[in-house]
Amino acid sequence: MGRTPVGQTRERVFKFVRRCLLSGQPPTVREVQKAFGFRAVQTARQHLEQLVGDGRLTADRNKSRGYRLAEPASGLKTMLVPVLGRVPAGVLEEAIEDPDGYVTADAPEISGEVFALRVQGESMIGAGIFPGDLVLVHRQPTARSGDIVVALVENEATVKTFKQCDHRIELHPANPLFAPIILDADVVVILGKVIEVRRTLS
Amino acid sequence: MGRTPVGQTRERVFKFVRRCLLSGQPPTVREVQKAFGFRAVQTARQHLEQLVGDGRLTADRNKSRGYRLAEPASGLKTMLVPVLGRVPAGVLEEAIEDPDGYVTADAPEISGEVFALRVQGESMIGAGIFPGDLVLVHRQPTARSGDIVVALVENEATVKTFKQCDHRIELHPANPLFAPIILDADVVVILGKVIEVRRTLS
DNA sequence: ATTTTTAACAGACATATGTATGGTAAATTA
DNA sequence: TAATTTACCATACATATGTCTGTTAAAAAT
Repeated sequence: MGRTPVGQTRERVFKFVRRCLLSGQPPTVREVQKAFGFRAVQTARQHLEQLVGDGRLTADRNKSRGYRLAEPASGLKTMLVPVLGRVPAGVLEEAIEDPDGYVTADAPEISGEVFALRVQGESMIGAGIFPGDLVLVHRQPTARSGDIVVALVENEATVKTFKQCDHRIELHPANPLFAPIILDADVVVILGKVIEVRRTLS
Repeated sequence: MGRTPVGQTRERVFKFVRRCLLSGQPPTVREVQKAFGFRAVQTARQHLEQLVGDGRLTADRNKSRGYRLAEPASGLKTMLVPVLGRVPAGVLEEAIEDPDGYVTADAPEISGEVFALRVQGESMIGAGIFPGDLVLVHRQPTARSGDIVVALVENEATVKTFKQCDHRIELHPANPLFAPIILDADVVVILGKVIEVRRTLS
C-alpha cells in the first residue's frame, strides 16, 4: 500500500487517539486500524506502541481500550472528589460516605484524602474565595501558618487563614468586616487544608 | 450465596460505574463482577442491564466498555481540556493542536469546545481572578453583556468583562488601576467565555 | 553499496468481553 | 397459599480485542 513519510502517520495516530480521549474513551487497536484504513491490525498497533515508547501514550497491557495520554499523568492523578453539603457534627467520615456529588480533580498522588466543600459567607473574599465557590480540601489535622484551612468552629465548617502562635491558634478572615477567631490549640479542629479553589460562572 | 436487599446492590453497582466513568473509563462487565465478588458474569450484567432499563445508564451494544452514564441525569461530562500556554497570532486551532497539557473538567455535555488558559496580570482581581489562575473557556465568537470573556486585543489574550453598546464593545477590567478597553465591534475577536476559574494553592 | 530502520501487510492465537440459556432460593405480591 | 419477581449462580458461545510471528519494500543511515 501507499507509504507515508516518516513520522507523519504516527503524528496523525496520536492526534486521533487524543481526539478519542478528549471526547470520551480511548480507541481499540482495531478502531485505529479502521480509522486509517490499515489492512493489518499490526500496523495500528505498531504506531501505538511507538507512541508509548516515545512516552506520548501509556498503555494498560492486556486491557481493552488501554491507551491513554501520558501527559496528564505526569505526577498527577485524575480522581473523584466527594462534594460535601455540610459537615455538621464533625463526623467527616459519614459526610464523605454519602456525598452530594463528585467532581474530578487532577491531584497529586495523595490518595483519597481530598474532599470538596462549597463556601458560605464572604469572610475570604480578600483571598479571592467567594460564597458559592468550591474548595478542594486535603484532609489533614494540622496546618502551617499561612495555609488556608477548613476548621470546625462551633460545629460549623469555616474557611480561614491559619496562624499558630505558641498554643494559640488564630483563624484570620480575608475581609476587614470580619474579626479573627482566636482559640486555644486543643480546642480547634482542623479538617484540612485548601488546595484548590473553583468558581463556576453561569 | 448471600442475598442483598432489593435494589441495594444495584445502587452500589451504579455508583461503581459512575466512579469508573468519572475517573477514566467505563468498566467491563467482568470488572463489575470482580468488584462485587459475583461468581457469575451474568449477575453483574443483569444489574447493568437493569440500570439501562431504568434509564440511569446507556449501553453501546457489542462494544467493550460500552456502558455510560445517561447524560440527562447529571448533565455533566468529564472531559480532558487542553491547557494553552499562549494564543499568539489568533490561530486558536494551532494552539489547541499543541497544548501545554491537559486538565480534567466536568463540563456541560453540549460544549465540545473548551480550553484552558493561565491568567496573566491583575486586571480582574476584583472579580476574584488572580494572576496564575486557570480559566476554563468555552469557545464562542460572541458573548452577552456581563459575561467574562477571553478576547484578543493586539494579539494578546486578555480576560475582561464583556459589555456591548450598539456597535461598540467595552472590555472592562475589575481593577480600578486599569482602564476599560473600548473598541469597534468588528475589530474585537472574542475567543470564548470564561465558565470556570481555578486556583491552586501551594 | 550495504546495512539498518521504517511503514505496511498477512495470518494466526489466546484472552477479554458481551451475550445467551437455564437453574435455585429468597423476597415480594396477588 | 400460590404466583411472581428478584438476586444470584453455572456454563457456554460468538465476537472483540490485544498480541505474536513472519514478510515486503521503500526510505534512511552507514
